[in-house]
Amino acid sequence: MVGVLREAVASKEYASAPFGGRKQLVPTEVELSELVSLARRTRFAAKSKVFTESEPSIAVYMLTIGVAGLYKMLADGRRQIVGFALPGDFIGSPFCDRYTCSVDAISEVTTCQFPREQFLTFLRANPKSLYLMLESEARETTAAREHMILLGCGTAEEKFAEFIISWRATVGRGGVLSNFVPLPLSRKDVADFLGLTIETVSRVLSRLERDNVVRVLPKALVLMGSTETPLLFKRSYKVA
Amino acid sequence: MVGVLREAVASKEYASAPFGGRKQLVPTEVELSELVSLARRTRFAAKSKVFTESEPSIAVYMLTIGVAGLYKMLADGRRQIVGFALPGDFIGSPFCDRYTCSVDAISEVTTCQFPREQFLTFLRANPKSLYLMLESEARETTAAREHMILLGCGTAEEKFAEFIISWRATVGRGGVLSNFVPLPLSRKDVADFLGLTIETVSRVLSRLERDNVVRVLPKALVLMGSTETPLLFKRSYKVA
DNA sequence: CGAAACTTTGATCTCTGTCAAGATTAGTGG
DNA sequence: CCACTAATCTTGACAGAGATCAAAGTTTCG
Repeated sequence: MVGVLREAVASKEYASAPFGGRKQLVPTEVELSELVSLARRTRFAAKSKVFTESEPSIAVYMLTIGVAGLYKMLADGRRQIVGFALPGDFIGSPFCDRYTCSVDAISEVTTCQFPREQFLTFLRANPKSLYLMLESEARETTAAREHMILLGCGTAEEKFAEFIISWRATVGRGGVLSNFVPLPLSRKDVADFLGLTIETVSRVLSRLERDNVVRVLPKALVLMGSTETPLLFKRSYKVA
Repeated sequence: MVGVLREAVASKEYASAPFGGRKQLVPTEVELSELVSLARRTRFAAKSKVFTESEPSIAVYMLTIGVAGLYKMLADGRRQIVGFALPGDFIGSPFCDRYTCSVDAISEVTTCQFPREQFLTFLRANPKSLYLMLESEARETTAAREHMILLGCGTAEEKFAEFIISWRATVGRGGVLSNFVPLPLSRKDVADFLGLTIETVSRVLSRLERDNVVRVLPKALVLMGSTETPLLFKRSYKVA
Protein backbone atom coordinates (compact mmCIF):
# COMPACT_ATOMS: atom_id res chain seq x y z
CA MET A 1 0.00 0.00 0.00
CA VAL A 2 2.03 2.89 -1.29
CA GLY A 3 1.09 5.96 0.62
CA VAL A 4 0.15 9.33 -0.76
CA LEU A 5 0.19 10.53 2.75
CA ARG A 6 3.85 9.81 2.75
CA GLU A 7 5.20 13.27 2.13
CA ALA A 8 2.73 14.49 4.67
CA VAL A 9 3.39 12.11 7.49
CA ALA A 10 7.06 11.71 6.73
CA SER A 11 7.71 15.40 6.74
CA LYS A 12 5.66 15.76 9.89
CA GLU A 13 7.58 12.99 11.50
CA TYR A 14 11.00 14.30 10.77
CA ALA A 15 10.43 18.02 10.67
CA SER A 16 7.49 20.30 10.31
CA ALA A 17 8.21 21.02 6.68
CA PRO A 18 5.28 22.62 4.84
CA PHE A 19 3.57 20.80 2.02
CA GLY A 20 4.71 21.01 -1.54
CA GLY A 21 2.46 22.11 -4.35
CA ARG A 22 -0.01 19.20 -4.46
CA LYS A 23 -3.11 20.30 -6.25
CA GLN A 24 -5.35 17.66 -4.70
CA LEU A 25 -6.95 17.79 -1.30
CA VAL A 26 -4.36 17.76 1.43
CA PRO A 27 -4.84 16.85 5.06
CA THR A 28 -5.11 19.86 7.30
CA GLU A 29 -2.48 20.47 9.91
CA VAL A 30 -5.01 19.44 12.52
CA GLU A 31 -5.73 16.14 10.78
CA LEU A 32 -2.06 15.50 10.42
CA SER A 33 -1.07 16.12 13.96
CA GLU A 34 -3.91 13.88 15.04
CA LEU A 35 -2.56 11.13 12.82
CA VAL A 36 0.96 11.62 14.06
CA SER A 37 -0.24 11.33 17.61
CA LEU A 38 -1.43 7.80 16.84
CA ALA A 39 1.94 6.71 15.53
CA ARG A 40 4.37 4.57 17.44
CA ARG A 41 7.86 4.16 16.15
CA THR A 42 8.88 0.55 15.56
CA ARG A 43 12.09 -0.98 14.29
CA PHE A 44 12.67 -4.31 12.54
CA ALA A 45 16.00 -6.01 12.02
CA ALA A 46 17.01 -7.01 8.50
CA LYS A 47 15.29 -10.29 7.53
CA SER A 48 12.86 -10.15 10.42
CA LYS A 49 9.12 -10.48 9.93
CA VAL A 50 6.88 -7.43 10.21
CA PHE A 51 3.72 -9.54 10.06
CA THR A 52 2.43 -12.70 8.41
CA GLU A 53 -0.46 -13.29 6.03
CA SER A 54 -3.70 -14.36 7.69
CA GLU A 55 -2.78 -13.36 11.21
CA PRO A 56 -5.10 -10.79 12.80
CA SER A 57 -4.48 -7.31 11.50
CA ILE A 58 -3.76 -5.12 14.48
CA ALA A 59 -1.93 -2.24 12.88
CA VAL A 60 -1.11 -0.31 9.74
CA TYR A 61 2.51 0.71 9.23
CA MET A 62 4.17 3.46 7.36
CA LEU A 63 7.70 2.60 6.44
CA THR A 64 10.09 5.45 7.15
CA ILE A 65 13.53 3.89 6.62
CA GLY A 66 14.66 0.81 4.73
CA VAL A 67 13.14 -1.70 2.32
CA ALA A 68 10.48 -4.33 3.00
CA GLY A 69 9.13 -7.12 0.84
CA LEU A 70 5.44 -8.03 0.61
CA TYR A 71 4.81 -11.64 -0.34
CA LYS A 72 2.53 -14.62 -0.36
CA MET A 73 3.56 -18.20 0.23
CA LEU A 74 2.24 -21.61 -0.70
CA ALA A 75 2.28 -24.59 1.61
CA ASP A 76 5.26 -26.13 -0.19
CA GLY A 77 7.44 -23.06 0.19
CA ARG A 78 6.94 -21.42 -3.18
CA ARG A 79 6.88 -17.70 -2.63
CA GLN A 80 5.68 -14.78 -4.72
CA ILE A 81 6.85 -11.33 -3.77
CA VAL A 82 3.98 -9.03 -4.73
CA GLY A 83 5.74 -5.77 -4.11
CA PHE A 84 8.30 -3.80 -2.18
CA ALA A 85 7.75 -1.04 0.33
CA LEU A 86 10.07 1.92 0.53
CA PRO A 87 10.11 4.97 2.78
CA GLY A 88 6.73 6.67 2.63
CA ASP A 89 4.79 3.53 1.74
CA PHE A 90 1.95 2.21 3.84
CA ILE A 91 1.89 -1.48 4.68
CA GLY A 92 -1.24 -3.34 5.66
CA SER A 93 -4.83 -2.43 4.91
CA PRO A 94 -7.04 -1.15 7.71
CA PHE A 95 -10.06 -2.78 6.06
CA CYS A 96 -9.26 -6.43 6.55
CA ASP A 97 -9.43 -8.27 9.85
CA ARG A 98 -6.43 -10.27 8.79
CA TYR A 99 -3.32 -9.37 6.84
CA THR A 100 -3.63 -10.28 3.18
CA CYS A 101 0.06 -10.85 2.68
CA SER A 102 3.23 -11.28 4.69
CA VAL A 103 5.89 -8.62 5.08
CA ASP A 104 9.57 -9.07 5.84
CA ALA A 105 12.13 -6.37 6.43
CA ILE A 106 14.79 -6.76 3.73
CA SER A 107 17.20 -4.20 5.11
CA GLU A 108 16.82 -2.83 8.61
CA VAL A 109 13.50 -1.06 8.69
CA THR A 110 11.91 1.68 10.75
CA THR A 111 8.16 2.24 10.69
CA CYS A 112 5.39 4.34 12.16
CA GLN A 113 2.86 1.95 13.56
CA PHE A 114 -0.82 2.99 13.66
CA PRO A 115 -3.28 0.82 15.60
CA ARG A 116 -5.78 -0.40 13.04
CA GLU A 117 -9.01 0.65 14.71
CA GLN A 118 -7.70 4.09 15.49
CA PHE A 119 -6.40 4.51 11.98
CA LEU A 120 -9.79 3.49 10.64
CA THR A 121 -11.55 5.92 12.95
CA PHE A 122 -9.16 8.61 11.84
CA LEU A 123 -9.92 7.90 8.18
CA ARG A 124 -13.65 7.96 8.76
CA ALA A 125 -13.34 11.35 10.40
CA ASN A 126 -10.88 12.87 7.94
CA PRO A 127 -12.19 12.84 4.39
CA LYS A 128 -9.15 14.51 2.93
CA SER A 129 -6.85 11.82 4.19
CA LEU A 130 -9.38 9.27 3.06
CA TYR A 131 -9.21 10.74 -0.40
CA LEU A 132 -5.44 10.55 -0.42
CA MET A 133 -5.53 6.95 0.72
CA LEU A 134 -7.91 6.11 -2.09
CA GLU A 135 -5.64 7.70 -4.67
CA SER A 136 -2.79 5.77 -3.14
CA GLU A 137 -4.66 2.50 -3.18
CA ALA A 138 -5.62 3.04 -6.82
CA ARG A 139 -1.95 3.46 -7.68
CA GLU A 140 -1.26 0.25 -5.82
CA THR A 141 -3.78 -1.65 -7.90
CA THR A 142 -2.32 -0.23 -11.07
CA ALA A 143 1.17 -1.27 -10.01
CA ALA A 144 -0.02 -4.80 -9.24
CA ARG A 145 -1.62 -5.10 -12.67
CA GLU A 146 1.46 -3.68 -14.28
CA HIS A 147 3.45 -6.46 -12.68
CA MET A 148 0.97 -9.10 -13.85
CA ILE A 149 1.83 -8.56 -17.48
CA LEU A 150 5.46 -9.23 -16.65
CA LEU A 151 4.66 -12.38 -14.73
CA GLY A 152 2.28 -13.66 -17.37
CA CYS A 153 3.94 -12.64 -20.63
CA GLY A 154 7.58 -11.86 -20.03
CA THR A 155 10.69 -13.90 -20.82
CA ALA A 156 13.34 -14.14 -18.12
CA GLU A 157 15.34 -11.35 -19.67
CA GLU A 158 12.34 -9.08 -20.18
CA LYS A 159 11.28 -9.64 -16.61
CA PHE A 160 14.67 -8.72 -15.29
CA ALA A 161 15.10 -5.68 -17.55
CA GLU A 162 11.71 -4.33 -16.67
CA PHE A 163 12.35 -4.94 -13.00
CA ILE A 164 15.69 -3.23 -12.78
CA ILE A 165 14.57 -0.20 -14.77
CA SER A 166 11.57 0.26 -12.56
CA TRP A 167 13.57 -0.44 -9.42
CA ARG A 168 16.02 2.24 -10.45
CA ALA A 169 13.15 4.68 -10.84
CA THR A 170 11.70 3.64 -7.49
CA VAL A 171 14.84 4.04 -5.45
CA GLY A 172 15.65 7.27 -7.25
CA ARG A 173 12.29 8.74 -6.22
CA GLY A 174 12.35 12.39 -7.00
CA GLY A 175 16.10 12.45 -7.37
CA VAL A 176 18.14 12.14 -10.54
CA LEU A 177 18.32 8.75 -12.20
CA SER A 178 21.75 7.26 -11.82
CA ASN A 179 23.20 4.28 -13.65
CA PHE A 180 24.52 3.04 -10.35
CA VAL A 181 21.61 1.08 -8.93
CA PRO A 182 21.82 -0.16 -5.33
CA LEU A 183 20.26 -3.59 -5.00
CA PRO A 184 19.79 -4.65 -1.40
CA LEU A 185 17.70 -7.63 -2.54
CA SER A 186 19.08 -11.14 -2.69
CA ARG A 187 18.87 -13.18 -5.88
CA LYS A 188 16.11 -15.12 -4.19
CA ASP A 189 14.13 -11.95 -3.61
CA VAL A 190 14.50 -10.92 -7.25
CA ALA A 191 13.64 -14.44 -8.43
CA ASP A 192 10.54 -14.64 -6.24
CA PHE A 193 9.42 -11.25 -7.47
CA LEU A 194 9.82 -12.18 -11.14
CA GLY A 195 8.53 -15.73 -10.96
CA LEU A 196 11.94 -17.21 -11.80
CA THR A 197 14.59 -19.26 -10.01
CA ILE A 198 17.79 -17.84 -8.57
CA GLU A 199 19.77 -19.75 -11.17
CA THR A 200 17.87 -18.15 -14.02
CA VAL A 201 18.28 -14.70 -12.51
CA SER A 202 21.97 -15.35 -12.11
CA ARG A 203 22.29 -16.55 -15.69
CA VAL A 204 20.43 -13.54 -17.06
CA LEU A 205 22.76 -11.26 -15.13
CA SER A 206 25.85 -13.07 -16.35
CA ARG A 207 24.66 -12.86 -19.94
CA LEU A 208 23.87 -9.15 -19.62
CA GLU A 209 27.28 -8.56 -18.10
CA ARG A 210 29.03 -10.54 -20.83
CA ASP A 211 27.20 -8.39 -23.40
CA ASN A 212 28.35 -5.22 -21.60
CA VAL A 213 24.83 -4.16 -20.75
CA VAL A 214 25.31 -4.11 -17.00
CA ARG A 215 28.16 -4.44 -14.55
CA VAL A 216 27.37 -6.72 -11.61
CA LEU A 217 28.64 -5.58 -8.21
CA PRO A 218 27.90 -6.94 -4.76
CA LYS A 219 24.56 -5.40 -3.70
CA ALA A 220 24.45 -3.15 -6.74
CA LEU A 221 24.38 -2.95 -10.52
CA VAL A 222 25.78 -0.43 -12.95
CA LEU A 223 23.73 0.03 -16.09
CA MET A 224 25.77 0.73 -19.21
CA GLY A 225 24.73 3.23 -21.87
CA SER A 226 23.32 6.70 -21.36
CA THR A 227 21.55 7.55 -18.13
CA GLU A 228 18.42 8.38 -20.07
CA THR A 229 18.31 5.14 -22.02
CA PRO A 230 20.48 2.41 -20.57
CA LEU A 231 21.36 -0.41 -22.98
CA LEU A 232 19.17 -2.62 -20.85
CA PHE A 233 16.07 -0.81 -22.01
CA LYS A 234 14.08 -3.59 -23.62
CA ARG A 235 10.77 -1.84 -23.87
CA SER A 236 9.30 -3.16 -27.05
CA TYR A 237 7.30 -3.38 -23.92
CA LYS A 238 4.26 -1.35 -23.07
CA VAL A 239 1.00 -0.73 -24.80
CA ALA A 240 -0.04 -1.64 -28.31
CA MET B 1 -12.22 -1.90 -9.93
CA VAL B 2 -14.73 -4.05 -8.10
CA GLY B 3 -17.24 -1.73 -6.54
CA VAL B 4 -18.51 -1.76 -3.01
CA LEU B 5 -21.01 0.73 -4.15
CA ARG B 6 -22.38 -1.95 -6.34
CA GLU B 7 -25.23 -3.12 -4.14
CA ALA B 8 -26.02 0.49 -3.54
CA VAL B 9 -26.04 1.80 -7.07
CA ALA B 10 -27.29 -1.40 -8.62
CA SER B 11 -30.29 -1.61 -6.35
CA LYS B 12 -30.98 2.06 -6.89
CA GLU B 13 -30.76 1.57 -10.58
CA TYR B 14 -33.10 -1.34 -10.82
CA ALA B 15 -35.36 -0.77 -7.88
CA SER B 16 -35.24 1.21 -4.70
CA ALA B 17 -34.43 -1.81 -2.58
CA PRO B 18 -33.20 -0.91 0.91
CA PHE B 19 -29.69 -1.74 1.95
CA GLY B 20 -28.73 -5.03 3.47
CA GLY B 21 -27.00 -5.34 6.81
CA ARG B 22 -23.67 -3.68 5.99
CA LYS B 23 -22.11 -2.54 9.19
CA GLN B 24 -19.84 0.00 7.53
CA LEU B 25 -20.72 3.50 6.47
CA VAL B 26 -23.32 3.54 3.76
CA PRO B 27 -24.13 6.35 1.36
CA THR B 28 -27.16 8.30 2.34
CA GLU B 29 -30.21 8.26 0.12
CA VAL B 30 -29.35 11.81 -0.86
CA GLU B 31 -25.80 10.86 -1.84
CA LEU B 32 -27.10 7.95 -3.81
CA SER B 33 -29.69 9.77 -5.80
CA GLU B 34 -27.11 12.39 -6.61
CA LEU B 35 -24.81 9.68 -7.94
CA VAL B 36 -27.57 8.07 -9.93
CA SER B 37 -28.37 11.40 -11.52
CA LEU B 38 -24.86 11.45 -12.98
CA ALA B 39 -25.23 8.06 -14.59
CA ARG B 40 -25.83 7.50 -18.24
CA ARG B 41 -26.78 4.06 -19.45
CA THR B 42 -24.45 2.67 -22.12
CA ARG B 43 -24.43 -0.63 -23.98
CA PHE B 44 -21.54 -2.49 -25.58
CA ALA B 45 -21.81 -5.37 -28.03
CA ALA B 46 -19.99 -8.60 -27.25
CA LYS B 47 -16.28 -8.27 -28.18
CA SER B 48 -16.46 -4.52 -28.56
CA LYS B 49 -14.06 -2.19 -26.78
CA VAL B 50 -15.20 -0.19 -23.78
CA PHE B 51 -11.97 1.81 -23.69
CA THR B 52 -8.28 1.36 -24.39
CA GLU B 53 -5.24 1.74 -22.15
CA SER B 54 -3.54 5.13 -22.31
CA GLU B 55 -6.37 6.99 -23.97
CA PRO B 56 -7.74 9.95 -21.97
CA SER B 57 -9.96 8.84 -19.13
CA ILE B 58 -13.28 10.55 -19.58
CA ALA B 59 -15.57 8.34 -17.54
CA VAL B 60 -15.91 5.71 -14.86
CA TYR B 61 -18.29 2.84 -15.56
CA MET B 62 -20.29 0.54 -13.39
CA LEU B 63 -21.07 -2.68 -15.15
CA THR B 64 -24.70 -3.70 -14.65
CA ILE B 65 -25.13 -6.63 -17.04
CA GLY B 66 -22.64 -8.97 -18.68
CA VAL B 67 -18.92 -9.74 -18.38
CA ALA B 68 -15.97 -7.56 -19.34
CA GLY B 69 -12.26 -8.30 -19.46
CA LEU B 70 -9.57 -5.88 -18.26
CA TYR B 71 -6.22 -6.36 -19.96
CA LYS B 72 -2.89 -4.94 -20.96
CA MET B 73 -1.13 -5.54 -24.23
CA LEU B 74 2.42 -5.48 -25.47
CA ALA B 75 3.48 -4.12 -28.84
CA ASP B 76 3.87 -7.62 -30.29
CA GLY B 77 0.34 -8.70 -29.41
CA ARG B 78 0.97 -10.57 -26.17
CA ARG B 79 -1.90 -9.86 -23.86
CA GLN B 80 -2.39 -10.22 -20.12
CA ILE B 81 -5.93 -10.17 -18.80
CA VAL B 82 -5.63 -8.60 -15.36
CA GLY B 83 -9.18 -9.21 -14.23
CA PHE B 84 -12.81 -9.55 -15.14
CA ALA B 85 -15.67 -7.21 -14.33
CA LEU B 86 -19.10 -8.53 -13.47
CA PRO B 87 -22.34 -6.77 -12.59
CA GLY B 88 -21.72 -4.34 -9.76
CA ASP B 89 -18.06 -3.80 -10.55
CA PHE B 90 -16.58 -0.42 -11.30
CA ILE B 91 -14.30 -0.04 -14.29
CA GLY B 92 -11.79 2.75 -14.66
CA SER B 93 -10.22 4.85 -11.95
CA PRO B 94 -11.29 8.49 -11.57
CA PHE B 95 -7.77 9.38 -10.39
CA CYS B 96 -5.80 8.89 -13.57
CA ASP B 97 -5.93 11.17 -16.58
CA ARG B 98 -5.55 8.13 -18.79
CA TYR B 99 -6.92 4.62 -18.54
CA THR B 100 -4.42 2.23 -17.01
CA CYS B 101 -5.71 -0.80 -18.87
CA SER B 102 -7.99 -1.69 -21.74
CA VAL B 103 -11.46 -3.13 -21.32
CA ASP B 104 -13.42 -5.28 -23.77
CA ALA B 105 -16.95 -6.51 -23.41
CA ILE B 106 -16.82 -10.30 -23.44
CA SER B 107 -20.53 -10.88 -23.55
CA GLU B 108 -22.95 -8.07 -24.36
CA VAL B 109 -22.52 -5.51 -21.60
CA THR B 110 -24.61 -2.75 -20.09
CA THR B 111 -23.03 -0.07 -17.93
CA CYS B 112 -23.77 3.07 -15.99
CA GLN B 113 -21.39 5.69 -17.24
CA PHE B 114 -20.24 8.45 -14.88
CA PRO B 115 -18.31 11.41 -16.30
CA ARG B 116 -14.96 11.33 -14.57
CA GLU B 117 -14.79 14.88 -13.26
CA GLN B 118 -18.31 14.74 -11.93
CA PHE B 119 -17.67 11.40 -10.30
CA LEU B 120 -14.56 12.83 -8.70
CA THR B 121 -16.46 15.85 -7.46
CA PHE B 122 -19.12 13.56 -6.10
CA LEU B 123 -16.51 11.53 -4.23
CA ARG B 124 -14.88 14.61 -2.76
CA ALA B 125 -18.23 15.76 -1.47
CA ASN B 126 -19.47 12.40 -0.20
CA PRO B 127 -17.12 10.88 2.35
CA LYS B 128 -19.21 7.80 2.90
CA SER B 129 -19.07 6.82 -0.74
CA LEU B 130 -15.40 7.67 -0.70
CA TYR B 131 -14.94 5.26 2.15
CA LEU B 132 -16.75 2.53 0.28
CA MET B 133 -14.65 3.13 -2.80
CA LEU B 134 -11.51 2.82 -0.73
CA GLU B 135 -12.64 -0.49 0.74
CA SER B 136 -13.44 -1.60 -2.75
CA GLU B 137 -10.11 -0.52 -4.16
CA ALA B 138 -8.31 -2.32 -1.32
CA ARG B 139 -10.12 -5.52 -2.27
CA GLU B 140 -9.06 -4.97 -5.83
CA THR B 141 -5.41 -4.73 -4.84
CA THR B 142 -5.73 -7.86 -2.79
CA ALA B 143 -7.29 -9.71 -5.72
CA ALA B 144 -4.52 -8.57 -8.04
CA ARG B 145 -1.88 -9.82 -5.63
CA GLU B 146 -3.74 -13.05 -5.19
CA HIS B 147 -3.53 -13.55 -8.93
CA MET B 148 0.18 -12.77 -8.97
CA ILE B 149 1.03 -15.87 -6.97
CA LEU B 150 -0.77 -17.94 -9.58
CA LEU B 151 1.01 -16.28 -12.46
CA GLY B 152 4.39 -16.49 -10.79
CA CYS B 153 4.29 -19.85 -9.05
CA GLY B 154 1.56 -22.02 -10.52
CA THR B 155 1.77 -24.95 -12.93
CA ALA B 156 -0.69 -24.98 -15.83
CA GLU B 157 -3.02 -27.30 -13.97
CA GLU B 158 -2.86 -25.32 -10.74
CA LYS B 159 -3.54 -22.14 -12.61
CA PHE B 160 -6.58 -23.59 -14.27
CA ALA B 161 -7.94 -25.23 -11.13
CA GLU B 162 -7.55 -22.09 -9.10
CA PHE B 163 -9.14 -20.04 -11.84
CA ILE B 164 -12.20 -22.17 -12.34
CA ILE B 165 -12.90 -22.53 -8.63
CA SER B 166 -12.67 -18.82 -8.11
CA TRP B 167 -14.65 -18.12 -11.27
CA ARG B 168 -17.39 -20.39 -9.99
CA ALA B 169 -17.46 -18.43 -6.74
CA THR B 170 -17.50 -15.14 -8.62
CA VAL B 171 -20.35 -15.93 -10.96
CA GLY B 172 -22.26 -17.54 -8.10
CA ARG B 173 -22.06 -14.30 -6.09
CA GLY B 174 -24.37 -14.62 -3.18
CA GLY B 175 -26.20 -17.58 -4.67
CA VAL B 176 -25.57 -21.25 -4.09
CA LEU B 177 -22.47 -22.79 -5.60
CA SER B 178 -23.36 -25.10 -8.44
CA ASN B 179 -21.14 -27.62 -10.16
CA PHE B 180 -22.43 -26.37 -13.46
CA VAL B 181 -20.15 -23.43 -14.24
CA PRO B 182 -21.02 -21.17 -17.17
CA LEU B 183 -17.90 -20.07 -19.00
CA PRO B 184 -18.55 -17.29 -21.49
CA LEU B 185 -14.80 -16.81 -21.97
CA SER B 186 -12.93 -18.17 -24.96
CA ARG B 187 -9.88 -20.38 -24.51
CA LYS B 188 -7.83 -17.37 -25.51
CA ASP B 189 -9.33 -15.33 -22.69
CA VAL B 190 -8.59 -18.03 -20.17
CA ALA B 191 -5.08 -18.49 -21.54
CA ASP B 192 -4.34 -14.76 -21.46
CA PHE B 193 -5.61 -14.56 -17.90
CA LEU B 194 -3.47 -17.46 -16.71
CA GLY B 195 -0.33 -16.68 -18.68
CA LEU B 196 -0.63 -19.82 -20.82
CA THR B 197 -1.36 -20.62 -24.46
CA ILE B 198 -4.72 -21.78 -25.76
CA GLU B 199 -3.21 -25.16 -26.57
CA THR B 200 -2.03 -25.65 -23.02
CA VAL B 201 -5.42 -24.66 -21.63
CA SER B 202 -7.06 -27.07 -24.01
CA ARG B 203 -4.73 -29.89 -23.03
CA VAL B 204 -5.27 -29.29 -19.33
CA LEU B 205 -9.01 -29.44 -19.89
CA SER B 206 -8.76 -32.64 -21.91
CA ARG B 207 -6.64 -34.25 -19.22
CA LEU B 208 -9.04 -33.20 -16.46
CA GLU B 209 -11.94 -34.56 -18.48
CA ARG B 210 -10.17 -37.86 -19.15
CA ASP B 211 -9.57 -38.16 -15.39
CA ASN B 212 -13.28 -37.51 -14.74
CA VAL B 213 -12.61 -34.32 -12.84
CA VAL B 214 -14.62 -32.06 -15.11
CA ARG B 215 -16.97 -32.41 -18.03
CA VAL B 216 -16.31 -29.98 -20.84
CA LEU B 217 -19.35 -28.45 -22.52
CA PRO B 218 -19.56 -25.61 -25.01
CA LYS B 219 -19.43 -22.38 -22.99
CA ALA B 220 -19.60 -24.25 -19.70
CA LEU B 221 -17.96 -26.81 -17.45
CA VAL B 222 -19.39 -29.31 -15.01
CA LEU B 223 -17.21 -30.00 -12.00
CA MET B 224 -17.33 -33.56 -10.74
CA GLY B 225 -17.37 -34.50 -7.07
CA SER B 226 -19.35 -32.88 -4.28
CA THR B 227 -20.55 -29.33 -4.68
CA GLU B 228 -18.63 -28.35 -1.57
CA THR B 229 -15.34 -29.85 -2.67
CA PRO B 230 -15.15 -30.60 -6.38
CA LEU B 231 -12.48 -33.11 -7.40
CA LEU B 232 -10.73 -30.22 -9.09
CA PHE B 233 -9.86 -28.66 -5.75
CA LYS B 234 -6.09 -28.55 -5.87
CA ARG B 235 -5.51 -26.23 -2.98
CA SER B 236 -2.33 -27.41 -1.44
CA TYR B 237 -2.57 -23.82 -2.38
CA LYS B 238 -2.86 -20.92 -0.02
CA VAL B 239 -0.78 -19.76 2.88
CA ALA B 240 2.03 -21.56 4.60
C1' DC C 1 -26.12 -25.11 -45.27
C1' DG C 2 -21.61 -23.58 -45.49
C1' DA C 3 -17.74 -20.55 -44.31
C1' DA C 4 -15.30 -18.56 -40.58
C1' DA C 5 -13.93 -18.88 -36.03
C1' DC C 6 -12.72 -21.56 -32.36
C1' DT C 7 -11.05 -25.85 -30.18
C1' DT C 8 -8.63 -30.13 -29.87
C1' DT C 9 -4.78 -33.09 -30.74
C1' DG C 10 -0.19 -34.36 -32.31
C1' DA C 11 4.91 -33.75 -33.10
C1' DT C 12 8.70 -31.19 -31.98
C1' DC C 13 11.53 -27.63 -29.85
C1' DT C 14 13.17 -24.47 -26.40
C1' DC C 15 13.37 -21.96 -22.33
C1' DT C 16 13.58 -22.40 -17.76
C1' DG C 17 13.69 -25.50 -13.79
C1' DT C 18 16.32 -29.00 -11.31
C1' DC C 19 20.31 -31.07 -9.44
C1' DA C 20 25.08 -30.68 -8.43
C1' DA C 21 29.55 -28.60 -7.81
C1' DG C 22 32.47 -24.73 -7.25
C1' DA C 23 33.41 -19.76 -6.41
C1' DT C 24 32.38 -15.43 -3.77
C1' DT C 25 30.85 -12.94 -0.18
C1' DA C 26 29.46 -12.18 4.48
C1' DG C 27 29.66 -13.19 9.24
C1' DT C 28 32.05 -14.65 13.57
C1' DG C 29 35.27 -15.33 16.92
C1' DG C 30 39.95 -15.41 18.20
C1' DC D 1 42.75 -7.88 11.30
C1' DC D 2 42.73 -12.35 9.90
C1' DA D 3 41.04 -17.10 9.49
C1' DC D 4 37.30 -20.07 9.12
C1' DT D 5 32.56 -21.25 8.36
C1' DA D 6 28.15 -20.47 6.64
C1' DA D 7 25.42 -18.32 3.36
C1' DT D 8 24.90 -16.69 -1.15
C1' DC D 9 25.95 -16.61 -5.91
C1' DT D 10 27.62 -18.59 -10.33
C1' DT D 11 28.20 -22.14 -13.64
C1' DG D 12 27.41 -26.56 -15.88
C1' DA D 13 24.79 -30.72 -17.36
C1' DC D 14 20.43 -32.45 -17.93
C1' DA D 15 15.36 -32.84 -17.99
C1' DG D 16 10.72 -31.47 -18.51
C1' DA D 17 6.69 -28.33 -18.74
C1' DG D 18 4.85 -25.64 -21.76
C1' DA D 19 5.46 -23.10 -26.36
C1' DT D 20 5.32 -23.44 -31.23
C1' DC D 21 3.94 -25.22 -35.60
C1' DA D 22 0.66 -27.83 -38.12
C1' DA D 23 -3.60 -30.13 -39.12
C1' DA D 24 -8.01 -32.08 -38.15
C1' DG D 25 -12.52 -31.53 -35.52
C1' DT D 26 -16.37 -28.55 -33.64
C1' DT D 27 -19.15 -24.84 -32.95
C1' DT D 28 -21.20 -20.60 -34.41
C1' DC D 29 -23.63 -17.70 -37.21
C1' DG D 30 -24.97 -15.45 -41.39
